[in-house]
Amino acid sequence: MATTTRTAERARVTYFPQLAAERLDIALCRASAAVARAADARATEEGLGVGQHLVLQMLDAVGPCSQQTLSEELRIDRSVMVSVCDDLEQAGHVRRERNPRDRRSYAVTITDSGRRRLAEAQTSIPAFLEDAFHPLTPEERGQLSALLGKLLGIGS
Amino acid sequence: MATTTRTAERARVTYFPQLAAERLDIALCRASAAVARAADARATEEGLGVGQHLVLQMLDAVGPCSQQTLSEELRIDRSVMVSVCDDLEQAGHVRRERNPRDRRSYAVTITDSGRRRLAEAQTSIPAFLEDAFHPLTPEERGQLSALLGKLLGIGS
DNA sequence: GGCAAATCGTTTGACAGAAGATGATTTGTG
DNA sequence: CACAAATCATCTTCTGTCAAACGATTTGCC
Repeated sequence: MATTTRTAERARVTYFPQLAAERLDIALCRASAAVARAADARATEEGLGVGQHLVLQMLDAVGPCSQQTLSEELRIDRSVMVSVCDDLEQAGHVRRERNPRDRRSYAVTITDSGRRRLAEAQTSIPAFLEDAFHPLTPEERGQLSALLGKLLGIGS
Repeated sequence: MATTTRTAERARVTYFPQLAAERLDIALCRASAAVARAADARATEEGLGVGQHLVLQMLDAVGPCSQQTLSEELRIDRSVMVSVCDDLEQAGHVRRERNPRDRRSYAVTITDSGRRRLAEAQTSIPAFLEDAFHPLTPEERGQLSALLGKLLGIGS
């Protein structure tokens, strides 16, 4: 059985380079979603999904925001942001108050509980990040971040 | 309205670097899925989805394969491969014959029609690939492919 | 002030992809 | 040969994402 797997593995390495580079970019981008998905699943298991983590980070860094701003900055759909904030609010990590200057929007604010949870996450996260990205050296991870960021129009 | 969008755009560029790099990798991987999704949507509009294109490319390059092999190589789930092959078969681009040596599996074979379609795609595709990846130089695209490939354990 | 258009948060529905179960067939072992 | 385990394609179910529509509110324009 191990041999079977290894055969498939070898074939995989053999075939791929033969595919024209034309579509390889897209196939890889698509496949990289699997990395994000796996990491997200594991993070959710540990009680703080990637989306929630990003929201807490941003609130901690820049102060109260509307859900609109959060979803634009973090590239999370508005309708998804609703449940992300629902969960965070239910866990007591954020408060939702109507913005008095524009009562259409909320002012989402991180709580002390949220800050503590964020601090916890900062210690527990690196381990499985290391796991998810272990094929790459730290330098390569930086390059990857930079390239994807540029592709998405983020940062200078 | 244009100004609003531009403001949001500026904010986006402003906020992101403030987020710790911790989770940025994952956020970017997740976001890159959107690039793949958009490209796939557009390719599907033109009548040949990315999955279908990859299958035709691989069949053309390495000859008849089982769906199992195709899905392993191309990182497309088996259950998804079913409908990809269904569509290609219905369009007459591939044939499915039972493999006489192992009648559990199909021998999926590209047809002349499939080869013609593939040739067409090779000319119509580059335009919107260019569009999807235009923020990157050709060299950077190569780096991105290489990094994602390494992350996913493909090649070398 | 008053009306049209835009915005924010939310809900709903459509749809793709992933996981798990199933049936047919093959392989391995006694 | 017979039976257990593995494999291939398929089907069903579940989850996550996106688009469109809605009520509440604000903004722009007269």
